[in-house]
Amino acid sequence: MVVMRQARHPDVDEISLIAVMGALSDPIRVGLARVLADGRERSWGELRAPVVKSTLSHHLRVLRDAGVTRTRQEGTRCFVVLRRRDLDARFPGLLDAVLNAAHTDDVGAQVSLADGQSGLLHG
Amino acid sequence: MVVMRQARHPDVDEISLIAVMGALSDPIRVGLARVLADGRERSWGELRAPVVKSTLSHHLRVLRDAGVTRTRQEGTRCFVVLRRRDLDARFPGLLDAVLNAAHTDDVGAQVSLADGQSGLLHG
DNA sequence: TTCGATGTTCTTGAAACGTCGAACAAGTTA
DNA sequence: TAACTTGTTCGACGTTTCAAGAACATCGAA
Repeated sequence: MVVMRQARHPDVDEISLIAVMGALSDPIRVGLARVLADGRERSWGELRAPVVKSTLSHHLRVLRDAGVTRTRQEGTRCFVVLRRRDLDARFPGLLDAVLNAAHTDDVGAQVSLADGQSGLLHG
Repeated sequence: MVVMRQARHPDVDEISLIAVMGALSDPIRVGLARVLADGRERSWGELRAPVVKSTLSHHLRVLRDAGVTRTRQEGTRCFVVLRRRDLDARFPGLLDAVLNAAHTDDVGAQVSLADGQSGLLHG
């Protein structure tokens, strides 16, 4: 039985500008992108956002469907990573411009990483 | 009597990233931005989009409210211009990245200028 | 003043969006 | 097997958005 309906990620050349812009027009999703901006893969659990899990799941799905992130499943948990290379290849400069702008205004600051999980952690 | 409720344009530092991203996540509005990309001021009437005038008015309002364009009134007609300098100052690289991406995919091609009005014209 | 041209606003309806809570599915652990 | 964990899906709700048509406001011309 196929697992939790393995999400379909758009192919690089299927990534749509409108979809990406739409995905990055919500503060929480911009916050998620910022948290993932260092290129590190993060687990669901590390992500702290002021919404319940189903809503977070929704936002992560929008990002995934738009081609902004990639989700990987390992056992019972998921890992997300920014598709920086793909986005840069498709729309040069766009992601950086958005991330810089978000940093400038501190957009999406409500999203963060779980305490102490800024990279290393809890064995 | 104040005219057609002169639209309020956000101040440069009031321009919100989320609003700009939202404004540019619609094909018609991206098309409008592309048409205005050369920096020339255009009159309402020059803009050709596959929607009725009230809808076009709506889209231009969204762009204006977000700070993407500036509207000027002259007599009975309006002129729009891209706020390129302001946007570049506030979010460096963002507008260019979006316009380039839009060009690559030909997003917003449904929007154009009225015949023969590609720059010079009618007396 | 009456018309016509140009845009805005209002109203209405359909679709999309963000949010939550509850139910579900799959893997892990006891 | 029975919990528990993790994440998805679904239904519901209210808000926002897009679209069109009709009414209105302003200006210029007759």
